[in-house]
Amino acid sequence: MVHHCCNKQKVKRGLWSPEEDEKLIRYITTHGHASWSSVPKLAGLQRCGKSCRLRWINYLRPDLKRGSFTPQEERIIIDVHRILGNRWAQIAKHLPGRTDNEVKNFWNSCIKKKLIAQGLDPNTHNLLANPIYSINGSSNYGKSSCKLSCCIYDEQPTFSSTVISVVGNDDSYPVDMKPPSLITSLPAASSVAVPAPPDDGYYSQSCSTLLHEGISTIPTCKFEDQKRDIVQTIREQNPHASKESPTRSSWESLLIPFSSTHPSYHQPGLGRSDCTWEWDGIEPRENKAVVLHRKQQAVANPPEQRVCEVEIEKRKDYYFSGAQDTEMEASFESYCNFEFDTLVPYGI
DNA sequence: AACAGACACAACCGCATTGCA
DNA sequence: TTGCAATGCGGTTGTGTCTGT
Repeated sequence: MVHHCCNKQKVKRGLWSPEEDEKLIRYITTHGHASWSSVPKLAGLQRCGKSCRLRWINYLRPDLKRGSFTPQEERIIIDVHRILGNRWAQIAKHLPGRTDNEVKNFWNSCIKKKLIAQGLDPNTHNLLANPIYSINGSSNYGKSSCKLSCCIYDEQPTFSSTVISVVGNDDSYPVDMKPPSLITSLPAASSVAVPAPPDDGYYSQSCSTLLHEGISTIPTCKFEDQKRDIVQTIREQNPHASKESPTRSSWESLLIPFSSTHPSYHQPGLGRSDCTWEWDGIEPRENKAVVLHRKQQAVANPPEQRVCEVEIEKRKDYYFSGAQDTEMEASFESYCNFEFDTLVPYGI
């Protein structure tokens, strides 16, 4: 068999035998794998180096965790995937003992179906189906199950730059597994906003720094609303775009100025000077005030009344017209009673 | 018991990236 | 700067097992 990757040598393919595994383990544990291309020959295997590497990484490595994925691991996969997309290797880095292949298989065979069954697009984590799906915050603000806000969904992913944010008050949920949070209406002391951007209204210092460092995931963006324009970070829905290292211009295209005349400006969580985004890569950062706020909410709202705040923002002003509001409210009501826990995959 | 379909998981393939001469 | 080999990654395919008929 001629193989494309290893000098046209004869190589075996297919499943590995226990004898082959043993040879590979013995060689790697003794000599390491400085050069995978030389491993097969030195280990006495009729395999290509690529195959040896894969077998070691995905199956023979001693630090691999065996067995089914735990609910916690599943939670992490979903949360990280929501941010990074199909970047399995990156996702696997947050699951010690798990491989990218394993995560990928688990996603395709299990999680994907769960999300679809819950009416969520596994690629975008947005709701499937309806061309316009929305929540109007002004009429729902104050309801125990949905305090916030303005949620519009469009089936055209190329145009629906969105932010999905969640605030859960379930303290049984480990902090490091919590999804990105939008903290609203906190006391001023809780704000951790950085100084206003020196050169323009769109960049916080931390954003610019991370961009400069080439951070490929969504950076921490903290805004101080000294100006009248409110800035939001938007994660581009295009999965291809998400793979690229962000440039200043690409991030600029994701930052949308909010006008104070915008209907959402006066709604909680949107366009508020006391609204602080916490989106630190894939692990949301929480300060003490936030944790305290969460605990206070937990007292006010028993766990079974978990508050999930979901916000999907869309830039087309068209949808913010009064006529659309009516439609938005109606469509929200039809979902409100049951979809929040599935809209944000807390309890899968 | 035999078969088909579903499923999970291992492995392969092709392309992108990286490192080096 | 360029070309090449090695490596890494994600999509896809192959294969064994399970389950229902």
